[in-house]
Amino acid sequence: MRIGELAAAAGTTTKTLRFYEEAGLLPQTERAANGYRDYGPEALSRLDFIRRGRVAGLTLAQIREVIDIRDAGDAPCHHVYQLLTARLVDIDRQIADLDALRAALIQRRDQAGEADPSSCPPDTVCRYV
Amino acid sequence: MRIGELAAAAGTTTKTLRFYEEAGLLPQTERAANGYRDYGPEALSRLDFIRRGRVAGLTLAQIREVIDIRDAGDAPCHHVYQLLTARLVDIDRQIADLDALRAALIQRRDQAGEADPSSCPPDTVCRYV
DNA sequence: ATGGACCTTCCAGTTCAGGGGAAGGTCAAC
DNA sequence: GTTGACCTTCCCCTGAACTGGAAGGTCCAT
Repeated sequence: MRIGELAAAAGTTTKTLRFYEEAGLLPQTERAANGYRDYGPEALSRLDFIRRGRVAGLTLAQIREVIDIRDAGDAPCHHVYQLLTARLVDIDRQIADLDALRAALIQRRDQAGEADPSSCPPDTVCRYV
Repeated sequence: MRIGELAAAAGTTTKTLRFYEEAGLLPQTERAANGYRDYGPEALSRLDFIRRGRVAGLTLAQIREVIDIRDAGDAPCHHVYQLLTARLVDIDRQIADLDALRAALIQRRDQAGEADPSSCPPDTVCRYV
């Protein structure tokens, strides 16, 4: 499979695939006699893994860690568990932050919407933010 | 007030203040005879405004829009209302996305945690991500 | 034999909000 | 008179994950 076919099959671009190879997420593949990269079908499942990891909010560096463990011959289950746990802690914090921000913004927005612009004190930019 | 004093009072750095000036968020201030910037106390309230806007999740570009309206002599209430409304729409989407992601991650994580590593199929990197 | 669709490498740029550090001017204290 | 803490401009760097484009090689059909 050439790089363009693989990119199309994975729903990405050739640029991204070369970037992933450079970043160590895709192995350096065989080259055909003309120098073209030649991928086997396992490249597609690896790209699917990368995509799922990205959807889960993992960074490419984290995804690479998992891949490296796998490539070293070990099962990455435990590492994945820890990674996902850390990600969940982070998500919970993000959600709490956004909830608080949302409440604050609603209050400020509604004040700004009801305000008489002529009552706006000129010594500040906007008292509602 | 010199730039270092202002930075300390605002809880930021001189680098940031020069960057804000460059970005049009702080006006080009008076200079003392020696070329040093000389700020009045209104600079501090403007910096507070910028900080509050940042906390509200506005970009520097959006904060600058509000400042420009104010500097043009208009009350920015209406613009602020729209900005905050758009930001709220965005926050609601972010929260919904994170909630969905959280549920999915919990499921995957718990599967990965219970998995027997030896049952890990070697043809994929990790079936739990 | 030539056009277009591929592929290769390499270099540079994008966004966002600053940070690092050089080279030099200024000021107050000791 | 010299240290040390300020200040100035200038240019490049960061991180994340790509994206754009140039210059050139290859393959297939017409």
